[in-house]
Amino acid sequence: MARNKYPEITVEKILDAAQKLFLEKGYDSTTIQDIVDQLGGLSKGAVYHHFKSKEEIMDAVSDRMFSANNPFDKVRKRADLNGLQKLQEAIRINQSDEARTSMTVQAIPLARNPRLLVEMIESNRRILTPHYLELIEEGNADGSIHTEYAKEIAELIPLLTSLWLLPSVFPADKEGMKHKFYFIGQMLDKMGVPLMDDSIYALVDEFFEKMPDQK
Amino acid sequence: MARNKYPEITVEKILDAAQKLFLEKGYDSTTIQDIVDQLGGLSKGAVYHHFKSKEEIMDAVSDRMFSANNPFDKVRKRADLNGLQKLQEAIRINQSDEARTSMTVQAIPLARNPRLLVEMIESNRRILTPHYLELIEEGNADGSIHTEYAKEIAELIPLLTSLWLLPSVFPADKEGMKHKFYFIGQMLDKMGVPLMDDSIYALVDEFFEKMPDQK
DNA sequence: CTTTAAATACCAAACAAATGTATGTAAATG
DNA sequence: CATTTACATACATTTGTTTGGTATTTAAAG
Repeated sequence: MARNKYPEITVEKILDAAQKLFLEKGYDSTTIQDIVDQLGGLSKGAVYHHFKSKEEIMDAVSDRMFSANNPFDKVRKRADLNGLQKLQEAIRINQSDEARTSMTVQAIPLARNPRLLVEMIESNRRILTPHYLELIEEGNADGSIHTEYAKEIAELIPLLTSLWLLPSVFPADKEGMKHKFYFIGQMLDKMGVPLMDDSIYALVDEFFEKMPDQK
Repeated sequence: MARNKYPEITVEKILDAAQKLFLEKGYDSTTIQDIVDQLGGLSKGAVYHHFKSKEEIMDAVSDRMFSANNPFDKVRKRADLNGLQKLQEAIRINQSDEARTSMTVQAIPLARNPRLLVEMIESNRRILTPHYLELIEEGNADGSIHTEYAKEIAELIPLLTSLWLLPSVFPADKEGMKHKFYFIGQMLDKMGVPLMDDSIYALVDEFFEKMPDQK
């Protein structure tokens, strides 16, 4: 078998194996050979045919992890909602999405992989922050939000909800996580962005309740 | 010269060189040989005599960077101050300290070195957060602070002031940095911890004012 | 529809560079 | 004076990357 008809499948297999290993052992201590060994018969040449360096594999892995379909596209054209309501809807969609994909990021030991952690912070800032900013400014314009810190809040929401709420970086049990989330809600409220309403708290509670206890 | 009388000096030289290179080029692309080349005559054997791996050099470097003398020891026994005042004094000391050491962390391209960035987050959480927590709880007890989110705030202050205020991770010019800092102050205020007073704002303003413009 | 040329998916092995080790030696220590 | 220590030098090993080759698919031409 010298040539496969469906190379995309091979690429996926490589990324799956790499992601698993990077998360388990970290980028540095994962060797190309480790990846090859998980591929079932494929060779190192195959890997280097699809990716030109280990670095590039890492980039592809983090792209795939953090460029999940973002909920902002779905709410943007909802003319029936004001800025604040769009924000809330986006949060809701995102939350049920994460619940469905069985808490992708939450359970992951990102602390083991500094590169991935920083990539996550970076991609949040690049991709999510502008969307938050747009909606906050829309809310400021239509009167549903009142803040002079639109930019700051747009940067903080993704930072807090995805880094600060990562139990592998900031250890916390269920109750601790809930308390943190209430803090964020109350804080945003007092800063003029009453983002979290009961339906969101309910979703999040349910989400944390299903979270497995980890040491 | 086969044996040196003062090996500590050699160790320091190694750490200096390693730190410089790690920050310039990142951990991965810094080779042991690169470090050796900056050592003026010393050999690879010397490095491996003092550190048993490149990894261990990295650990030593980050230890040295982030275990700076913390200001909490100095304020703990000040019986004349209540919890809030101790917090404020600690912030003040820390701020003038950073100004004196010519903005160590602020100017550093930590984004280039994910390992160091994560080490920083980690060490902040391990070392600074407990100190903040202690003083916040003291303030809660003596009535100078009123919050049910002591733990959360103790975790957030170092996260925000050292990660979110890092321009190499969250790009911002002078005005942007000031605005962020005002946000933090106001936020803490509304959450029951009126930490930032005029004297602190003045210090911080001055600090940012001296900051070099970096695109 | 068949033939043929080109591109591609992959393998096996060699390469190069970087990390790490073993051994030796002279100065310091006690 | 014996031992430990701070290095140097040469060597071994690991690991990322490159190269050359082969079979299969795809595309073009007949």
